[in-house]
Amino acid sequence: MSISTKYDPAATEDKWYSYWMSKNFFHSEPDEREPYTIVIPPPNVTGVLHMGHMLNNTIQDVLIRRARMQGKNACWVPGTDHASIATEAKVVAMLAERGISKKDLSREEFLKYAWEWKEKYGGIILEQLKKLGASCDWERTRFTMEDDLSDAVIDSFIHLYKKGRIYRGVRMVNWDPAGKTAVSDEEVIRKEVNQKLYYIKYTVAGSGDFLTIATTRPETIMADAAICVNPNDERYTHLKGKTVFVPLINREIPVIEDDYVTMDFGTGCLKVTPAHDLNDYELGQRHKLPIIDILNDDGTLNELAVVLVGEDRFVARKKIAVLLDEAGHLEKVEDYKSQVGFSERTNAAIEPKLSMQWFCKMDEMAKPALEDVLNGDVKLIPEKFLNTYRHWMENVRDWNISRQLWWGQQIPAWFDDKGNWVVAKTKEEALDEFLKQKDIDGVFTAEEAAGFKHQLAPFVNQDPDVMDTWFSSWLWPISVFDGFKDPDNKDINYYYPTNDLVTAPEIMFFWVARMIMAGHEFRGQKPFTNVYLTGIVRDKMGRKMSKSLGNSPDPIGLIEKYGADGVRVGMLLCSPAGNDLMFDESYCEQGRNFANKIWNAFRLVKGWEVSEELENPNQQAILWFENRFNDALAEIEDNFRQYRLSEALMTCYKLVWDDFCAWYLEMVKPEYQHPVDAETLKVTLGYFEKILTLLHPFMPFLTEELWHDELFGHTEEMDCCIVAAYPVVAPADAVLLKEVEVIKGLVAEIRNVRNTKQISPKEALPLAIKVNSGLDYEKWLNIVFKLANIKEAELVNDKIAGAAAFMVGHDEFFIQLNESIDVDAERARLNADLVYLQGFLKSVDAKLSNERFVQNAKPEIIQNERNKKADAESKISIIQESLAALGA
RNA sequence: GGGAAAUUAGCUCAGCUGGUUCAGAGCACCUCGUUUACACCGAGGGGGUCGGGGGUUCGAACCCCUCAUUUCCCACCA
Repeated sequence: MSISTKYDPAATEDKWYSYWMSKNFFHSEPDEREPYTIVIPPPNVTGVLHMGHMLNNTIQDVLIRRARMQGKNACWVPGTDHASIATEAKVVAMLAERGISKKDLSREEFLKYAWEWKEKYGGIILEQLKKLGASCDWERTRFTMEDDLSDAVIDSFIHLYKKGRIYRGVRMVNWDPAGKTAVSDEEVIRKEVNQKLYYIKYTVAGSGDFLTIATTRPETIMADAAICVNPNDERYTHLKGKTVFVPLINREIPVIEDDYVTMDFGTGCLKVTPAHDLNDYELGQRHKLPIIDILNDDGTLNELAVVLVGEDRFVARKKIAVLLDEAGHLEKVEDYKSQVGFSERTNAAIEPKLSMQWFCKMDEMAKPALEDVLNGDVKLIPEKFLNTYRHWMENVRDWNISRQLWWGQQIPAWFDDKGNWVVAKTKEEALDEFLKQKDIDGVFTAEEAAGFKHQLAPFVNQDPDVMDTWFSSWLWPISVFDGFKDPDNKDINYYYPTNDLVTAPEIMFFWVARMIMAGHEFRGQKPFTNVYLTGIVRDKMGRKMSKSLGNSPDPIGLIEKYGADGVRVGMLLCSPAGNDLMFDESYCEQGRNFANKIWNAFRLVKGWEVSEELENPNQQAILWFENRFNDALAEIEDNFRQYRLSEALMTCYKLVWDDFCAWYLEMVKPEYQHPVDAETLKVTLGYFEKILTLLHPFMPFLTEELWHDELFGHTEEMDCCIVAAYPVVAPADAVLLKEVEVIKGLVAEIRNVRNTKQISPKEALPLAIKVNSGLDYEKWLNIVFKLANIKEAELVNDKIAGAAAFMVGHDEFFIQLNESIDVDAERARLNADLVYLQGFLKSVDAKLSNERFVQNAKPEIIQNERNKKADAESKISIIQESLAALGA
């Protein structure tokens, strides 16, 4: 036989992936079959595959492949997200390396670079998904910034604006000084940071007194608009109506009073800096304080700061402490821990900043989205996320959708030179809108109107901001099927709503919730039925995998090392639904070993010689495995129904490794250098085929490779495992299965006798059976002979003295050995069993003699206890007899 | 500060409405085995007071209370 003893993934994976592609197996078109649709969570266009993607896409591929084999019209739509801030940050960094600064470029020039970058790196992650085996319909690949999808974004913006859901306003936003843009609350990650609490003395006007405030941000004192104390704070009543001087710059500011200030924190005096703190802003609004913004967009101090102009805020913080100290205004510095927000994308410390932004009202849209989930129209899996979801949806806040970036869909708002603005898709339409504003009564002649527009045109400019990336991804399930461009096309009517969405819980709010809102808003219908929330991939130590920690293995490296099938199995083995998974390479190793096991099981069958003359001696084994398979399949189906992919895989794993390889194949395989009968070979190949189809969703490459071995006769070019029929559940004979468990127990006991008595497996042993249970051992003896190397068996009515003895169930077995048995050891063993059983019996008896138990428990439970009692009593008497026979 | 979840074998986890001999699986571990598919293997084996304490019940890994630990989410205390 020329097949290698090891399965070689490298030799098969690319071959079959290309084959599948060439036969168009991944492609879907609407037809009369039931659709099964998944839209991929689009990865960042310039991203590279990480372990989270691996898990997420393995799950999607398992689901889609299984549906395909079940005869559904399976459609997995792939694509990428333009990821405005992440991509723009990368492009800026790339340009910086080439000595180009973004501010020296026009918008058009910058976008040209960005598109080039996207063209160059945009395909990488999708190519990586192919290595994993992802069976996406690549003909349907979409990108959130391609023309049609951008149009959808613009149109939906205008739609919402007209509905009054989009407005513009000055708000305190989370400013990312590195990305120089606002980011949403969800993009801010709060971390506890060791800081210093600076106690700073302000001189009170008209006296030599000081008051002391405590702050973590001394560099913002130049933006102070007031000092605030609690009106009930008796320590400070004398300050009422006074003013103080800001140190270093000696600007005079009032002392105000507000309940907001907690008396027991710091000194009870709060510096109020409306431009740089959300609370202070609100405080400032209440007390009509001026807003002094001393920071530039990049986080450096501007002229309004007067001192340290041009310094970065963190440098300024250190320097100002020195200046204050020198000027005698620094009382003390304490260590202090507090929460600081960081940008998810650039990791820069977030700066609260006042700016004009666009917002989308969420409360109305949240209602149907919450309802869908509460009434089960959209199922969250696992359910534990329901609480979090509800809490968020009930407290939803308006969504800041504008970003001060260039890479993205530009906001369709147009300004004239006087600050008037309109919302329109094109400049032409914008001019029409301006005209409407001017000519309210519609009295302009066509000529006047044209003249007006002509005059205004040079002064009208589009809002430079772009929209939040999520403002395009929330449309994804609709826009990938062109549901905006052509709301009644056959694709969207057929595929929408989609079936399953597989994503990380981290983006449940950014994305999942908003897609449900968009589904209702733009199509009056939910976008998907099931949301499978995967865990977060962590390392062995429970840390989240991240670039900075360097604890994330390279997925492609793993695939090269263990094979795509091995990695897929490895990912799923350690990912119970909804729990975070502690990833470790050893799981991939297990996956690889499993692939190899299957490979070698096939090698065994492949090596069989057939003899047409032989009778089939394996009827019982064949009958058993048929039932065992059906039994396991029912369990697998149930696992899938509950989205317990990990358990479904484990059930397959045990079916194949234990039942098929360790038991079935050992039962039916011919003796060394003997041929096999034709029927056994045929049936075994049939089982093998069923196993391949069962495993295909998990291990597509290996199964496809074996499927095409000539032994199976799949010669038609479209006859592939990827489209083979998935097994269908059939009833299993529970009695038969139980009987075989006894036989397996018997075999294990005989092997155990060998093991403990150091008898070689090669030495055939005689077996005597004393049947107490009524089980018909006769029909299973062949199997026992083969698996336990028994040479003869006889049914006896009496115990055989001096033989090695054991029990399986109620039946007794004896093996006569050449050497005499160790009577003491035997007695000890029996005694231990006896003690256990007597204890057990006692507890059962206690239950049965407890009247309240007999009164309260369900009848079947009581009957069960009676059975247990009879069972134990019978076993006890057998053991006692055995002990007597030993001459106790 | 508020809310949610979790805690079962060395590790990762099952254990559905409390009741089958219910304390389980996979991996890891130990012993033996160069047996003619596979050492990426085979045979056999050990291992847990189900986080602590209390309660309800005839009966608790499962229900209730409490404490401890961990994780996550939300929140404007300088």
